[in-house]
Amino acid sequence: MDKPVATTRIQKRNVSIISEAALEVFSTYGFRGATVDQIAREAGLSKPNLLYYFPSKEAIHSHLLTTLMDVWLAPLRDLDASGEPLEEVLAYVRRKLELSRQRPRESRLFANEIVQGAPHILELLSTELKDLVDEKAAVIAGWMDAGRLAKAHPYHLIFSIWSLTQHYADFDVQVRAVLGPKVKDPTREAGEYLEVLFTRMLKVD
Amino acid sequence: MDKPVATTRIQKRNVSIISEAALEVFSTYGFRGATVDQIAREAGLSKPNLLYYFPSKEAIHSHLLTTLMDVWLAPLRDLDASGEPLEEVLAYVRRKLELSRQRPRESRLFANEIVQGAPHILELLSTELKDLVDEKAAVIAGWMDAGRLAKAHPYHLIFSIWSLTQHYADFDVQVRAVLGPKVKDPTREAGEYLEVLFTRMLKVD
DNA sequence: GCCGCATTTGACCAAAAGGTCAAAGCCACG
DNA sequence: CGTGGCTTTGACCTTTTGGTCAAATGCGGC
Repeated sequence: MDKPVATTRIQKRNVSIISEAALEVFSTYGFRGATVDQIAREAGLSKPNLLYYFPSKEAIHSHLLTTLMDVWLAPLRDLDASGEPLEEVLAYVRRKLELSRQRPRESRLFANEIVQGAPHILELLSTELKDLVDEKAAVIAGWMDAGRLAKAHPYHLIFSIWSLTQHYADFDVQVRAVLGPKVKDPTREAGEYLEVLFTRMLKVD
Repeated sequence: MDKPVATTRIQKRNVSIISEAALEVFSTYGFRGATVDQIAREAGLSKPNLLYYFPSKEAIHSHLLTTLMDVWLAPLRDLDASGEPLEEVLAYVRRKLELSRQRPRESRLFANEIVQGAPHILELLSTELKDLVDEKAAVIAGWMDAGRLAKAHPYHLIFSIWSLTQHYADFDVQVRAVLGPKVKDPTREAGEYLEVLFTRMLKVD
Protein backbone atom coordinates (compact mmCIF):
# COMPACT_ATOMS: atom_id res chain seq x y z
CA MET A 1 0.00 0.00 0.00
CA ASP A 2 2.82 2.39 0.71
CA LYS A 3 5.55 3.78 -1.39
CA PRO A 4 8.97 2.59 -0.29
CA VAL A 5 10.80 5.03 1.93
CA ALA A 6 12.91 6.77 -0.70
CA THR A 7 16.40 6.95 0.67
CA THR A 8 18.77 6.99 -2.28
CA ARG A 9 18.98 9.66 -4.96
CA ILE A 10 17.79 7.26 -7.65
CA GLN A 11 14.84 6.19 -5.54
CA LYS A 12 13.74 9.75 -4.98
CA ARG A 13 14.01 10.56 -8.67
CA ASN A 14 12.12 7.48 -9.81
CA VAL A 15 9.36 7.67 -7.24
CA SER A 16 8.77 11.21 -8.38
CA ILE A 17 8.88 10.32 -12.08
CA ILE A 18 6.40 7.53 -11.48
CA SER A 19 4.10 9.77 -9.46
CA GLU A 20 4.06 12.34 -12.23
CA ALA A 21 3.33 9.70 -14.89
CA ALA A 22 0.67 8.06 -12.77
CA LEU A 23 -1.04 11.39 -12.15
CA GLU A 24 -1.21 11.93 -15.87
CA VAL A 25 -2.66 8.52 -16.59
CA PHE A 26 -5.01 8.10 -13.60
CA SER A 27 -6.46 11.57 -14.05
CA THR A 28 -7.24 10.82 -17.67
CA TYR A 29 -8.60 7.29 -17.45
CA GLY A 30 -9.56 6.76 -13.82
CA PHE A 31 -8.26 3.96 -11.66
CA ARG A 32 -9.78 1.00 -13.44
CA GLY A 33 -9.20 2.50 -16.86
CA ALA A 34 -5.51 3.15 -16.32
CA THR A 35 -3.01 0.36 -16.91
CA VAL A 36 0.34 -0.25 -15.28
CA ASP A 37 1.94 -0.61 -18.72
CA GLN A 38 0.63 2.82 -19.66
CA ILE A 39 2.06 4.40 -16.53
CA ALA A 40 5.38 2.65 -17.05
CA ARG A 41 5.54 3.81 -20.68
CA GLU A 42 4.68 7.37 -19.64
CA ALA A 43 7.39 7.22 -16.98
CA GLY A 44 9.94 5.77 -19.38
CA LEU A 45 10.48 2.71 -17.20
CA SER A 46 9.87 -0.98 -17.68
CA LYS A 47 6.91 -2.43 -15.88
CA PRO A 48 8.90 -4.64 -13.50
CA ASN A 49 11.08 -1.66 -12.71
CA LEU A 50 8.05 0.41 -11.85
CA LEU A 51 6.77 -2.39 -9.65
CA TYR A 52 10.10 -2.39 -7.88
CA TYR A 53 9.25 1.06 -6.52
CA PHE A 54 5.58 0.50 -5.81
CA PRO A 55 4.19 -2.90 -4.87
CA SER A 56 1.03 -2.54 -6.95
CA LYS A 57 -1.16 -0.32 -9.08
CA GLU A 58 -3.34 0.34 -6.04
CA ALA A 59 -0.30 1.48 -4.11
CA ILE A 60 0.60 4.12 -6.69
CA HIS A 61 -2.95 5.35 -6.78
CA SER A 62 -3.40 5.62 -3.06
CA HIS A 63 0.03 7.23 -2.71
CA LEU A 64 -1.10 9.93 -5.14
CA LEU A 65 -4.43 10.45 -3.47
CA THR A 66 -3.06 10.82 0.02
CA THR A 67 -0.09 12.93 -1.04
CA LEU A 68 -2.24 15.31 -3.03
CA MET A 69 -5.01 15.62 -0.50
CA ASP A 70 -2.97 18.17 1.42
CA VAL A 71 -2.32 20.28 -1.66
CA TRP A 72 -5.98 20.09 -2.41
CA LEU A 73 -7.10 21.26 1.00
CA ALA A 74 -4.49 23.97 1.48
CA PRO A 75 -6.66 26.82 0.12
CA LEU A 76 -9.36 26.07 2.65
CA ARG A 77 -6.82 25.69 5.45
CA ASP A 78 -5.68 29.21 4.67
CA LEU A 79 -9.10 30.71 5.29
CA ASP A 80 -8.29 33.07 8.12
CA ALA A 81 -10.79 33.54 10.95
CA SER A 82 -9.24 36.87 11.83
CA GLY A 83 -9.47 38.34 8.36
CA GLU A 84 -12.16 40.47 6.76
CA PRO A 85 -15.03 37.99 6.07
CA LEU A 86 -16.07 38.75 2.50
CA GLU A 87 -12.50 39.24 1.39
CA GLU A 88 -11.46 35.99 3.03
CA VAL A 89 -14.13 34.02 1.19
CA LEU A 90 -13.34 35.69 -2.12
CA ALA A 91 -9.66 35.01 -1.62
CA TYR A 92 -10.49 31.38 -0.96
CA VAL A 93 -12.47 31.23 -4.20
CA ARG A 94 -9.53 32.77 -6.06
CA ARG A 95 -7.02 30.32 -4.60
CA LYS A 96 -9.23 27.36 -5.40
CA LEU A 97 -9.83 28.52 -8.95
CA GLU A 98 -6.14 29.13 -9.44
CA LEU A 99 -5.44 25.61 -8.26
CA SER A 100 -7.96 24.27 -10.76
CA ARG A 101 -6.22 26.17 -13.50
CA GLN A 102 -2.74 25.15 -12.56
CA ARG A 103 -3.38 21.58 -11.45
CA PRO A 104 -6.32 20.30 -13.47
CA ARG A 105 -4.98 16.76 -13.35
CA GLU A 106 -5.17 16.66 -9.58
CA SER A 107 -8.72 17.94 -9.78
CA ARG A 108 -9.69 15.22 -12.23
CA LEU A 109 -7.93 12.59 -10.16
CA PHE A 110 -10.20 13.38 -7.25
CA ALA A 111 -13.22 13.81 -9.49
CA ASN A 112 -12.76 10.34 -10.95
CA GLU A 113 -12.32 8.87 -7.52
CA ILE A 114 -15.33 10.55 -5.97
CA VAL A 115 -17.72 10.12 -8.88
CA GLN A 116 -17.08 6.41 -8.62
CA GLY A 117 -17.94 6.36 -4.96
CA ALA A 118 -14.51 7.19 -3.47
CA PRO A 119 -13.68 3.52 -2.86
CA HIS A 120 -10.08 4.35 -1.92
CA ILE A 121 -10.50 7.46 0.20
CA LEU A 122 -13.91 7.25 1.81
CA GLU A 123 -12.15 7.11 5.15
CA LEU A 124 -10.21 10.32 4.53
CA LEU A 125 -13.36 12.15 3.47
CA SER A 126 -15.20 11.53 6.71
CA THR A 127 -12.22 12.29 8.92
CA GLU A 128 -9.59 14.71 7.66
CA LEU A 129 -11.84 16.45 5.15
CA LYS A 130 -14.90 16.55 7.40
CA ASP A 131 -12.90 17.91 10.34
CA LEU A 132 -11.45 20.73 8.28
CA VAL A 133 -14.81 21.66 6.80
CA ASP A 134 -16.47 21.53 10.20
CA GLU A 135 -13.89 23.97 11.52
CA LYS A 136 -14.12 26.42 8.65
CA ALA A 137 -17.90 26.21 8.39
CA ALA A 138 -17.99 27.26 12.03
CA VAL A 139 -15.80 30.27 11.25
CA ILE A 140 -18.12 31.28 8.43
CA ALA A 141 -21.21 30.73 10.56
CA GLY A 142 -19.60 32.99 13.17
CA TRP A 143 -19.16 35.77 10.64
CA MET A 144 -22.80 35.41 9.58
CA ASP A 145 -24.07 35.50 13.13
CA ALA A 146 -22.02 38.64 13.73
CA GLY A 147 -23.71 40.26 10.74
CA ARG A 148 -20.44 40.56 8.84
CA LEU A 149 -21.58 38.27 6.05
CA ALA A 150 -25.05 37.69 4.59
CA LYS A 151 -26.65 34.55 5.97
CA ALA A 152 -26.45 31.33 4.02
CA HIS A 153 -25.90 27.66 4.75
CA PRO A 154 -22.13 27.52 5.53
CA TYR A 155 -21.60 23.92 4.42
CA HIS A 156 -23.38 24.43 1.15
CA LEU A 157 -21.47 27.63 0.64
CA ILE A 158 -18.28 25.61 0.80
CA PHE A 159 -19.73 22.92 -1.46
CA SER A 160 -20.68 25.57 -3.98
CA ILE A 161 -17.15 26.94 -4.01
CA TRP A 162 -15.74 23.48 -4.62
CA SER A 163 -18.28 22.71 -7.26
CA LEU A 164 -17.88 25.93 -9.21
CA THR A 165 -14.12 26.13 -9.16
CA GLN A 166 -13.46 22.49 -9.92
CA HIS A 167 -16.00 22.52 -12.71
CA TYR A 168 -13.56 24.40 -14.90
CA ALA A 169 -10.93 21.70 -14.50
CA ASP A 170 -13.13 18.61 -14.45
CA PHE A 171 -15.49 19.59 -17.22
CA ASP A 172 -12.97 21.56 -19.23
CA VAL A 173 -13.80 19.88 -22.54
CA GLN A 174 -17.48 20.62 -22.13
CA VAL A 175 -16.87 24.24 -21.20
CA ARG A 176 -14.61 24.68 -24.21
CA ALA A 177 -17.01 22.89 -26.55
CA VAL A 178 -19.82 25.22 -25.53
CA LEU A 179 -17.84 28.45 -25.49
CA GLY A 180 -16.17 27.66 -28.81
CA PRO A 181 -12.54 28.04 -29.80
CA LYS A 182 -12.53 31.83 -29.57
CA VAL A 183 -12.48 31.84 -25.80
CA LYS A 184 -8.88 31.04 -24.95
CA ASP A 185 -9.06 31.11 -21.20
CA PRO A 186 -12.44 30.10 -19.80
CA THR A 187 -11.05 30.12 -16.28
CA ARG A 188 -10.28 33.84 -16.47
CA GLU A 189 -13.87 34.64 -17.40
CA ALA A 190 -14.95 32.27 -14.65
CA GLY A 191 -12.90 34.23 -12.14
CA GLU A 192 -14.73 37.42 -12.94
CA TYR A 193 -18.08 35.68 -12.84
CA LEU A 194 -17.43 34.00 -9.51
CA GLU A 195 -16.21 37.24 -7.97
CA VAL A 196 -19.56 38.81 -8.81
CA LEU A 197 -21.55 35.74 -7.77
CA PHE A 198 -20.11 35.42 -4.29
CA THR A 199 -20.05 39.14 -3.68
CA ARG A 200 -23.77 39.46 -4.39
CA MET A 201 -24.40 36.32 -2.36
CA LEU A 202 -22.49 37.32 0.75
CA LYS A 203 -22.25 41.10 0.97
CA VAL A 204 -24.21 42.63 3.80
CA ASP A 205 -26.12 45.72 2.70
CA MET B 1 -22.51 1.36 -32.94
CA ASP B 2 -26.28 1.29 -32.94
CA LYS B 3 -28.79 -0.72 -31.04
CA PRO B 4 -30.79 -3.00 -33.28
CA VAL B 5 -34.18 -1.63 -34.31
CA ALA B 6 -36.30 -3.22 -31.65
CA THR B 7 -39.30 -4.68 -33.38
CA THR B 8 -40.50 -7.60 -31.31
CA ARG B 9 -41.81 -7.47 -27.79
CA ILE B 10 -38.87 -9.49 -26.47
CA GLN B 11 -36.39 -7.21 -28.19
CA LYS B 12 -37.94 -4.13 -26.67
CA ARG B 13 -37.93 -5.66 -23.25
CA ASN B 14 -34.34 -6.89 -23.42
CA VAL B 15 -32.91 -3.72 -24.94
CA SER B 16 -34.52 -1.84 -22.10
CA ILE B 17 -33.30 -4.29 -19.44
CA ILE B 18 -29.79 -4.06 -20.83
CA SER B 19 -29.89 -0.27 -20.95
CA GLU B 20 -30.95 -0.13 -17.33
CA ALA B 21 -28.21 -2.53 -16.27
CA ALA B 22 -25.59 -0.74 -18.34
CA LEU B 23 -26.57 2.61 -16.84
CA GLU B 24 -26.07 1.17 -13.39
CA VAL B 25 -22.65 -0.25 -14.22
CA PHE B 26 -21.25 2.48 -16.46
CA SER B 27 -22.28 5.22 -14.07
CA THR B 28 -20.50 3.48 -11.23
CA TYR B 29 -17.28 2.39 -12.92
CA GLY B 30 -16.95 4.51 -16.05
CA PHE B 31 -16.57 3.11 -19.54
CA ARG B 32 -13.19 1.46 -19.18
CA GLY B 33 -13.90 0.26 -15.68
CA ALA B 34 -17.17 -1.43 -16.56
CA THR B 35 -17.12 -4.97 -17.93
CA VAL B 36 -19.56 -6.66 -20.25
CA ASP B 37 -19.85 -9.59 -17.87
CA GLN B 38 -20.85 -7.22 -15.11
CA ILE B 39 -23.56 -5.65 -17.24
CA ALA B 40 -24.82 -9.05 -18.33
CA ARG B 41 -24.97 -10.28 -14.76
CA GLU B 42 -26.80 -7.12 -13.68
CA ALA B 43 -29.24 -7.61 -16.55
CA GLY B 44 -29.74 -11.29 -15.75
CA LEU B 45 -28.64 -12.35 -19.21
CA SER B 46 -25.74 -14.38 -20.52
CA LYS B 47 -22.95 -12.42 -22.15
CA PRO B 48 -23.49 -13.80 -25.65
CA ASN B 49 -27.18 -13.04 -25.31
CA LEU B 50 -26.42 -9.46 -24.38
CA LEU B 51 -24.11 -9.19 -27.37
CA TYR B 52 -26.94 -10.46 -29.53
CA TYR B 53 -28.75 -7.21 -28.81
CA PHE B 54 -25.81 -4.84 -28.94
CA PRO B 55 -22.81 -5.49 -31.16
CA SER B 56 -20.25 -4.29 -28.59
CA LYS B 57 -19.61 -2.66 -25.26
CA GLU B 58 -19.04 0.65 -27.05
CA ALA B 59 -22.42 0.35 -28.72
CA ILE B 60 -24.25 0.03 -25.40
CA HIS B 61 -22.38 2.98 -24.00
CA SER B 62 -22.96 5.28 -26.91
CA HIS B 63 -26.59 4.21 -27.10
CA LEU B 64 -27.01 5.28 -23.48
CA LEU B 65 -25.24 8.58 -23.94
CA THR B 66 -27.16 9.64 -26.99
CA THR B 67 -30.51 8.43 -25.64
CA LEU B 68 -30.04 10.18 -22.33
CA MET B 69 -28.68 13.42 -23.73
CA ASP B 70 -32.23 14.55 -24.51
CA VAL B 71 -33.45 13.81 -21.00
CA TRP B 72 -30.47 15.66 -19.71
CA LEU B 73 -31.06 18.79 -21.75
CA ALA B 74 -34.83 18.92 -21.33
CA PRO B 75 -34.76 21.28 -18.32
CA LEU B 76 -32.79 23.85 -20.27
CA ARG B 77 -35.01 23.41 -23.35
CA ASP B 78 -37.97 24.32 -21.16
CA LEU B 79 -36.53 27.70 -20.23
CA ASP B 80 -39.24 29.96 -21.59
CA ALA B 81 -38.25 33.26 -23.21
CA SER B 82 -41.73 34.66 -22.63
CA GLY B 83 -41.76 33.89 -18.90
CA GLU B 84 -40.81 36.07 -15.94
CA PRO B 85 -36.96 36.11 -16.02
CA LEU B 86 -35.96 35.42 -12.42
CA GLU B 87 -38.70 32.88 -11.98
CA GLU B 88 -37.69 31.13 -15.20
CA VAL B 89 -34.08 30.79 -14.09
CA LEU B 90 -35.06 29.60 -10.63
CA ALA B 91 -37.46 27.09 -12.16
CA TYR B 92 -34.63 25.85 -14.34
CA VAL B 93 -32.43 25.40 -11.30
CA ARG B 94 -35.20 23.49 -9.56
CA ARG B 95 -35.80 21.20 -12.53
CA LYS B 96 -32.10 20.49 -12.89
CA LEU B 97 -31.68 19.76 -9.20
CA GLU B 98 -34.72 17.53 -9.24
CA LEU B 99 -33.21 15.61 -12.14
CA SER B 100 -29.98 15.19 -10.17
CA ARG B 101 -31.92 13.82 -7.27
CA GLN B 102 -34.05 11.47 -9.29
CA ARG B 103 -31.51 10.37 -11.87
CA PRO B 104 -28.09 10.51 -10.24
CA ARG B 105 -26.84 7.64 -12.37
CA GLU B 106 -27.39 9.58 -15.55
CA SER B 107 -25.53 12.50 -14.02
CA ARG B 108 -22.59 10.29 -13.12
CA LEU B 109 -22.63 8.66 -16.53
CA PHE B 110 -22.04 12.05 -18.12
CA ALA B 111 -19.61 13.11 -15.42
CA ASN B 112 -17.44 10.05 -16.01
CA GLU B 113 -17.52 10.62 -19.73
CA ILE B 114 -16.67 14.31 -19.59
CA VAL B 115 -14.03 14.14 -16.89
CA GLN B 116 -12.20 11.67 -19.08
CA GLY B 117 -12.25 14.04 -22.03
CA ALA B 118 -15.63 13.07 -23.53
CA PRO B 119 -14.04 10.70 -26.07
CA HIS B 120 -17.41 9.35 -27.16
CA ILE B 121 -19.54 12.48 -27.31
CA LEU B 122 -17.20 15.36 -28.09
CA GLU B 123 -19.09 15.84 -31.33
CA LEU B 124 -22.47 16.15 -29.58
CA LEU B 125 -21.09 18.71 -27.14
CA SER B 126 -19.98 21.16 -29.80
CA THR B 127 -23.14 20.78 -31.89
CA GLU B 128 -26.37 19.87 -30.14
CA LEU B 129 -25.31 21.08 -26.70
CA LYS B 130 -23.58 24.22 -27.91
CA ASP B 131 -26.54 25.20 -30.12
CA LEU B 132 -28.98 24.87 -27.26
CA VAL B 133 -26.79 26.83 -24.88
CA ASP B 134 -26.18 29.54 -27.47
CA GLU B 135 -29.92 29.93 -27.86
CA LYS B 136 -30.73 30.08 -24.17
CA ALA B 137 -27.76 32.27 -23.32
CA ALA B 138 -29.12 34.76 -25.84
CA VAL B 139 -32.49 34.72 -24.11
CA ILE B 140 -30.85 35.38 -20.77
CA ALA B 141 -28.65 38.11 -22.21
CA GLY B 142 -31.82 39.69 -23.61
CA TRP B 143 -33.41 39.76 -20.16
CA MET B 144 -30.30 41.35 -18.70
CA ASP B 145 -30.13 44.00 -21.41
CA ALA B 146 -33.77 44.80 -20.76
CA GLY B 147 -32.95 45.33 -17.09
CA ARG B 148 -35.18 42.46 -15.99
CA LEU B 149 -32.29 40.46 -14.55
CA ALA B 150 -29.07 41.61 -12.91
CA LYS B 151 -26.15 41.51 -15.31
CA ALA B 152 -23.82 38.51 -15.35
CA HIS B 153 -22.03 36.40 -17.88
CA PRO B 154 -24.88 34.30 -19.37
CA TYR B 155 -22.74 31.31 -20.35
CA HIS B 156 -21.06 31.12 -16.98
CA LEU B 157 -24.44 31.51 -15.35
CA ILE B 158 -25.54 28.36 -17.14
CA PHE B 159 -22.29 26.59 -16.28
CA SER B 160 -22.76 27.48 -12.66
CA ILE B 161 -26.24 26.02 -12.66
CA TRP B 162 -24.96 22.78 -14.15
CA SER B 163 -22.05 22.64 -11.82
CA LEU B 164 -23.99 23.28 -8.64
CA THR B 165 -26.94 21.02 -9.34
CA GLN B 166 -24.91 18.08 -10.67
CA HIS B 167 -22.48 18.34 -7.79
CA TYR B 168 -25.06 16.77 -5.49
CA ALA B 169 -25.37 13.72 -7.72
CA ASP B 170 -21.77 13.35 -8.88
CA PHE B 171 -20.08 14.04 -5.55
CA ASP B 172 -22.80 12.58 -3.39
CA VAL B 173 -20.43 10.47 -1.28
CA GLN B 174 -18.26 13.48 -0.50
CA VAL B 175 -21.22 15.65 0.40
CA ARG B 176 -22.58 12.96 2.70
CA ALA B 177 -19.18 12.27 4.24
CA VAL B 178 -18.81 15.94 5.14
CA LEU B 179 -22.35 16.56 6.32
CA GLY B 180 -22.40 13.37 8.36
CA PRO B 181 -25.14 10.76 8.65
CA LYS B 182 -27.61 13.08 10.37
CA VAL B 183 -28.42 14.94 7.17
CA LYS B 184 -30.74 12.60 5.35
CA ASP B 185 -31.41 14.63 2.23
CA PRO B 186 -28.54 16.93 1.23
CA THR B 187 -30.31 17.80 -1.99
CA ARG B 188 -33.22 19.36 -0.13
CA GLU B 189 -30.88 21.67 1.78
CA ALA B 190 -29.13 22.37 -1.49
CA GLY B 191 -32.41 23.43 -3.04
CA GLU B 192 -32.96 26.07 -0.37
CA TYR B 193 -29.37 27.26 -0.66
CA LEU B 194 -29.46 27.53 -4.45
CA GLU B 195 -32.74 29.40 -4.37
CA VAL B 196 -31.10 32.04 -2.20
CA LEU B 197 -27.88 32.07 -4.20
CA PHE B 198 -29.44 32.68 -7.58
CA THR B 199 -32.00 35.11 -6.24
CA ARG B 200 -29.30 37.32 -4.72
CA MET B 201 -27.23 36.91 -7.88
CA LEU B 202 -29.92 37.83 -10.37
CA LYS B 203 -32.56 39.97 -8.69
CA VAL B 204 -32.68 43.57 -9.91
CA ASP B 205 -33.07 46.02 -7.08
C1' DG C 1 -48.68 -29.67 -34.24
C1' DC C 2 -45.19 -28.06 -37.44
C1' DC C 3 -42.09 -24.77 -39.64
C1' DG C 4 -39.06 -20.93 -39.82
C1' DC C 5 -37.17 -17.39 -37.60
C1' DA C 6 -35.94 -15.23 -33.24
C1' DT C 7 -33.54 -16.12 -29.07
C1' DT C 8 -30.33 -18.28 -25.91
C1' DT C 9 -26.22 -20.56 -24.45
C1' DG C 10 -21.81 -23.36 -23.40
C1' DA C 11 -17.48 -23.60 -25.12
C1' DC C 12 -14.03 -21.27 -26.95
C1' DC C 13 -10.41 -17.68 -28.49
C1' DA C 14 -7.01 -14.02 -28.64
C1' DA C 15 -5.53 -10.04 -26.47
C1' DA C 16 -4.65 -7.41 -22.53
C1' DA C 17 -3.86 -6.91 -17.75
C1' DG C 18 -1.56 -7.23 -13.04
C1' DG C 19 2.07 -9.23 -11.17
C1' DT C 20 6.45 -12.53 -10.33
C1' DC C 21 11.16 -14.09 -10.68
C1' DA C 22 15.76 -15.20 -11.50
C1' DA C 23 19.41 -13.35 -13.60
C1' DA C 24 22.04 -9.54 -15.28
C1' DG C 25 23.86 -4.79 -14.92
C1' DC C 26 25.41 -0.97 -12.32
C1' DC C 27 27.07 1.99 -8.62
C1' DA C 28 29.41 3.32 -4.38
C1' DC C 29 32.49 2.47 -1.04
C1' DG C 30 36.39 0.32 1.12
C1' DC D 1 39.47 -2.36 -8.52
C1' DG D 2 36.51 -5.67 -6.40
C1' DT D 3 32.53 -6.74 -3.83
C1' DG D 4 27.84 -6.26 -1.97
C1' DG D 5 23.75 -4.31 -2.43
C1' DC D 6 20.77 -1.41 -5.31
C1' DT D 7 18.52 -1.30 -9.82
C1' DT D 8 16.86 -3.06 -14.17
C1' DT D 9 14.96 -6.34 -17.27
C1' DG D 10 13.31 -10.37 -20.38
C1' DA D 11 10.55 -14.07 -19.94
C1' DC D 12 6.84 -15.89 -17.95
C1' DC D 13 2.36 -16.88 -15.35
C1' DT D 14 -2.50 -16.37 -14.30
C1' DT D 15 -6.68 -14.04 -14.59
C1' DT D 16 -9.76 -11.07 -16.83
C1' DT D 17 -11.79 -9.23 -20.76
C1' DG D 18 -14.24 -8.33 -25.21
C1' DG D 19 -15.98 -10.94 -28.52
C1' DT D 20 -17.28 -15.31 -31.66
C1' DC D 21 -19.73 -19.42 -33.12
C1' DA D 22 -22.23 -23.46 -33.85
C1' DA D 23 -25.66 -25.72 -31.82
C1' DA D 24 -29.79 -25.84 -29.11
C1' DT D 25 -34.15 -23.93 -27.62
C1' DG D 26 -38.40 -21.39 -27.90
C1' DC D 27 -42.20 -18.78 -30.05
C1' DG D 28 -45.82 -17.36 -33.23
C1' DG D 29 -48.47 -17.98 -37.24
C1' DC D 30 -50.39 -21.26 -40.28
